[in-house]
Amino acid sequence: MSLNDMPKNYETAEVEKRILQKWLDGGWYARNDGTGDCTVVIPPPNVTGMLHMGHALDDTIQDTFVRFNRMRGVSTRWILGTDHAGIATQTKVDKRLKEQGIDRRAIGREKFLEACWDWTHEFGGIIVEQIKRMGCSVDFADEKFTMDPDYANAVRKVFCDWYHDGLIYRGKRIVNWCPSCTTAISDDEAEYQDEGGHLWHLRYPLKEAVSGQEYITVATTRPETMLGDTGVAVSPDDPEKAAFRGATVIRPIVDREIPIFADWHVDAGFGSGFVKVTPAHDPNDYAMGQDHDLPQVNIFDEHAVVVEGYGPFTGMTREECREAIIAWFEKHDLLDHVDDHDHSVMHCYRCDSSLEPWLSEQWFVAVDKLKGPATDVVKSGEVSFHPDRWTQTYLTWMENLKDWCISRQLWWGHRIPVFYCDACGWEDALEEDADVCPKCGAPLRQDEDVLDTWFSSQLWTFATQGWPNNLDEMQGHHPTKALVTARDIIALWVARMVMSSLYFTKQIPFEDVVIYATILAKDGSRMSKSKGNGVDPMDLINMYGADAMRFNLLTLVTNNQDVRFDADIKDGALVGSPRTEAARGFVTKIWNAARFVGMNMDGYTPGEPTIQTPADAWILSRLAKLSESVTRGIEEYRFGDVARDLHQFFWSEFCDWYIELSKASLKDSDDVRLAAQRNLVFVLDQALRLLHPAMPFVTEAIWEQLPQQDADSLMIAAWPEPATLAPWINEEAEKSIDLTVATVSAVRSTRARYGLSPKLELAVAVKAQDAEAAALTSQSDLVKQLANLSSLSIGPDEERPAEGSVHIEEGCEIYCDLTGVVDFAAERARLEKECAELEKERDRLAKKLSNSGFLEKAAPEIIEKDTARHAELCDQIERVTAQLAELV
RNA sequence: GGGCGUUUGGCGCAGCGGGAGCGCAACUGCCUUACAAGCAGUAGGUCGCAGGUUCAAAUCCUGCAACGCCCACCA
Repeated sequence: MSLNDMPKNYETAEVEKRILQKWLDGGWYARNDGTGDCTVVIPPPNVTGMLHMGHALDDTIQDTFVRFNRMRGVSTRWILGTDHAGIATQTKVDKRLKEQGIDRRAIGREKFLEACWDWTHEFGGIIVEQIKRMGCSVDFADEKFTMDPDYANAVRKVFCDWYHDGLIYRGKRIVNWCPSCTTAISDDEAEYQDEGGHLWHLRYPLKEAVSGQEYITVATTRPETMLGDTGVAVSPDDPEKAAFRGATVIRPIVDREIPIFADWHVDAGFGSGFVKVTPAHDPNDYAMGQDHDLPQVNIFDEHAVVVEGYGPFTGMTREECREAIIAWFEKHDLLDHVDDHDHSVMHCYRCDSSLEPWLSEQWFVAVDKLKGPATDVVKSGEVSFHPDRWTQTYLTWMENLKDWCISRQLWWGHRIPVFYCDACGWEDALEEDADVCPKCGAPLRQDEDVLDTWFSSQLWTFATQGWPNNLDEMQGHHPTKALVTARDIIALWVARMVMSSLYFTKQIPFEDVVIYATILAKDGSRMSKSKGNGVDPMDLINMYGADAMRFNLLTLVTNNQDVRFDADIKDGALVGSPRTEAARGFVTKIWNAARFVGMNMDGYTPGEPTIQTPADAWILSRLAKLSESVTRGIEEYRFGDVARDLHQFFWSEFCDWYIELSKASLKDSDDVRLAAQRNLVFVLDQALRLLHPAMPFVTEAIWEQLPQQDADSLMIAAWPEPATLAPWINEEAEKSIDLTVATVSAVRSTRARYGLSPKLELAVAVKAQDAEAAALTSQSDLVKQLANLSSLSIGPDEERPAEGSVHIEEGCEIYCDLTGVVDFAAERARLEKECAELEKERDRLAKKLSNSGFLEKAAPEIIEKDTARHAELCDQIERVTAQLAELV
């Protein structure tokens, strides 16, 4: 096949499939040797995942960046991998087993892990296949997984090093406990939900009356936790409560004497001013308990069921217990009153259960030594965020960072490599498993918990590149170039990568962090499965093709932090996306432009572009400027600008004007024709290269049909470098074509206004001075062709026909002879309107130019420009007025 | 409570100190031998509101409003 027998329709499904195979077979997705380095790691999607719009945008940005760098001859590799996603996967496997009537506790840890691996192998490949279909040029041959043996070793070394360096410790803490997943959930993973609740006012009897009062009233949203109360607090700034400090109350139900004390946590104005303190079930109460030496009484087990020792309440769930407690207080006339009270409750981001603050043994990373360096590299700009405003998000988070709870009570994940000897109390973190105690020889027991998923993914930039056993592999490829990710994991992931990378590799993990906008549904709400308003990128690809989806996504990359995606969804299925459809129109336009070139290749022989018309000089000049703006735009991650520039050039300049202008040359003598062919092929070729990172499939499909190629694939062909093309820049030529465009547009506008058929030939005269006249005369035949003119005369002495329309442009006046075809009242009205607009602008400028402040303070070039513009306007108004005077 | 973002023609967005733009939709005329998934043309906005800085403000500052996001807290 070649350009001249391209099929009329561009069939995305068929072509994309073929081209994808070509790229995979070609082996060009692997690292290429080059100058400089552009290593990029893909944010590892969950192994259970399906591609969503966030991934589609993320991966499109990365691929555009990576393909651009590869074409420039930069050493490039895009590393692929998936994340084992502890809680997410375990939850899904759990659910699946439950459907089969299997309880994970019944089959035990090993069998359950087998089920997890089965799941991983079954679903892990889906998202990888989807990434392929998007055209992403990742290194599929070397896929990573956060549970690979090598990766697991790296995780284990990190744990052991930090353990031995004193950065990892074990402690009792209040953690957010999910009673359903039976695991701790980090603060960052918990989600607040506002709920309508109540504030119960409970009476606690005083041991001895204070100021004649027999009891105090505490206010609580969680009466069930009163079983674990070990104190009552008042505000230190509350004079009314001062007398109660040091008094003792008898806690009802399980009689127990507990003290009243003052603590700054208490807000005197809220509730009753008395706060019941439950150190084992509330973070603030825990802190108060620490300060006032209160006992920590844990009343719930791991499923949030009341433990032994509480009589009838034992065995109750939180909800049951709450009702029972309230009933008890009511019965004993100790329920003072109940207020409505909205508050937010933490929920598990996986299973949505309400979380229980729970006191337990957990592992922590001490962040004091890590946060300083991680702050410095961002402040200094070594690591920079795009857009810049995310720098502050990162720094603020880093500043407020608390120790990181890394243990999770799950089975699926990296098991904590700490071993205990129950016989002699020996304990250590080991890089290799051990069975017996090195001290006393008794059997060892390994910690049951696994690590937070982010603990392993924080190593992503270097554990995927041979660290720690094969440091040569990283050489020259770490730090990575860019990390493209969503803003909601700046803290969870980006910050932790910086901390761990600095600690273990002494390098930053990446130079640039690119934060893309969150894609919202059409109505501005978040896309979510439960709402059924999510768009599946695969549906978009099936409907419009991968290139169209990619191009549309790139146009959305601006400074914005949210973008609305215009897709219509009906009953969960994609109906259409106007913008993606428009992008497909652009793909088709590119295809058809190539077909046009192909249809005019008779007699073509290869050769360099040559300038034989101002149009040639013009398009080459525009091309040179395009390469400049696209190159700089991609380097600066301004993909929206890049997409707009490409569209503007290809459609409005190359197709609308250059191809049209070239038609005459193609019908000319053999020499002229050949030069035109060579120029068309050259510009098309260069444009395809510039378009390729954004729209890889269609550009490759066309490029491989070009008469000659300098590479086996467009994806490894040379990038049109701005410096190479710069000599083509030609301001004179651009001006000349601007004049041509103005003339043709003037005639078309006249036709449209008076309803004249394009088939009706018109006689046109253009009054222009020497330089302009010469420039336009050289395009005379083309103008006649494009505007369908019977005659075109150009010169300084041309005059408007008695019955003719006038267009006043900078540097020329265009007259169409309309003798006998037009109502001149309309032409007069139009000119009057135009004159009024010109006068308005002239007056505004005149006012500005007579302002002494402006003349004194404005930049000279601005004054010069405005003065010139003013003179031009005066001239135009004079000419329009003169024409009006003659139109009687 | 703290922070961030958005507010520009019917819709989606760009511009972010010196002449209000783009795409889609609308309207008019064209099946002009690459493309009707097309071509040509027309219309439509006092750039959220109120102040301020400046010779000059959609663009910078302050305040306000609406919408959205993040963080913290809520006995």
